[in-house]
Amino acid sequence: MGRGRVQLKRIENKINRQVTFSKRRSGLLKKAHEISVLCDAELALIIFSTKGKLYEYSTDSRIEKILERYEHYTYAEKAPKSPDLESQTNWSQEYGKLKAKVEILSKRERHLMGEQLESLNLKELQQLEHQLEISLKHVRSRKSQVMFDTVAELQRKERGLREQNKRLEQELKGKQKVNSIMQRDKTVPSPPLIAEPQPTLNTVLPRKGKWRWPCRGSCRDSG
Amino acid sequence: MGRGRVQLKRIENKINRQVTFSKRRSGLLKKAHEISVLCDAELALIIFSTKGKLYEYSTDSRIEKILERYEHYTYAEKAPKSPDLESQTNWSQEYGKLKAKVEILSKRERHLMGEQLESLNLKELQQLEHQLEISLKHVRSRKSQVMFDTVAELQRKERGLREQNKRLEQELKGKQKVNSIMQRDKTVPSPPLIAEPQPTLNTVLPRKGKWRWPCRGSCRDSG
DNA sequence: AACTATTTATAAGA
DNA sequence: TTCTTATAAATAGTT
Repeated sequence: MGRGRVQLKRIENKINRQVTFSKRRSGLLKKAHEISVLCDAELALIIFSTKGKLYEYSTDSRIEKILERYEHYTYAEKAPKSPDLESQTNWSQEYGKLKAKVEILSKRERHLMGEQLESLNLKELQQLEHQLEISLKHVRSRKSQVMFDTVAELQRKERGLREQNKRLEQELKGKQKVNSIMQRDKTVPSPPLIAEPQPTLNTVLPRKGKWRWPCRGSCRDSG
Repeated sequence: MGRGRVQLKRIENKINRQVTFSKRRSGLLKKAHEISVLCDAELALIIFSTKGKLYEYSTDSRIEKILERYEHYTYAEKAPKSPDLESQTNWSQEYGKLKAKVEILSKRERHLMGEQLESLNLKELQQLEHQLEISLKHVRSRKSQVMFDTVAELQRKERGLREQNKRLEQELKGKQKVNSIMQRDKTVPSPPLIAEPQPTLNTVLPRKGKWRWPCRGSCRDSG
């Protein structure tokens, strides 16, 4: 129907397809309605466009009723289908639950970030403040612990390196003695490989006497 | 279409209705198929005749797939999703994504609650501390605002009640005068209903001179 | 089920 | 998107 015969194949032109979809969709919905009224039939029509948009028609106010009837009908005919459908429904429920959980968690996070506080009353604000104070205390305590561990580890490493240096120095001294004996005044003795036990990691370590635990116990907040 | 215009109402003649149903049904199924092919749409059509017989059309080999997609769609608050033909795989993927999101949100919440900090390094701890300080600042600011509003509202109420009290007092005084004139020394005059304009809401209002903004500016934290 | 006069749907164009 | 219009398609009533 229209100005030209139409081939039953996908319309490649995107605009054209979109227009045709819009027109035929309304035509289809109209005809669905007509048959339901004229012939007293019950029907459900679900259409997804290419883009994924949903259009639907249903005799009943709740399309689900017809879908249920359909499932019931097919269940009566084909028993093996049922468990599959049920598990799918379950899945959909699970998805919904999860979605709700995400909502709650997101809201909670925003509150803990100090955002969207308009919805909270005084008592809730008080509780939130208290929670944040506790959090801050724990975080600072943990931070101190981490720094302490880091420092201890570095000090341990430093000790190890110093000892190693000492050993190497001793070893060298011994070698130099042998050398000087073997080569006498034929060569100038080379300088020691490590002249002094250099204090390692000086830039990372705090200077003696100036190290303070960051904010342990009572610190001022930024407010 | 046909030899006469048709009214959109149930066809009373049973035979006629049956025939029309048969014709229009095939027409509807044909059109459903056409739009699906021409416009690359996905659709499901379910028809129950008056007698309860089922006819169906579906783009997919399994009509359930489309019904699932429908359920998923309506559950997901009608948010148009990208077109995914493999609705089952898609669903499982979506579920997985959501699950991952829940994981991240949960972890984040625990951190903001000052828990499970073991997994954070020094820099992350520093950032978290900073965030918590900001949160605390916002929460305290908001709390102050709420308290301020509450106090202002209560003071407004108090003023209103005081004025009302005054008016009532005046009114009573007038009445008592009339009474005492009319009844002379026959009765003892009753005491005034409201002797003094009592300061209302005393327990809720802060005492003068002792009210302080809670923790505005710089407060010590609880650590 | 087939036919056919008409109505209806719609493709193309604006 | 909407409207117009020529034309294809659907179908009501008939055979």
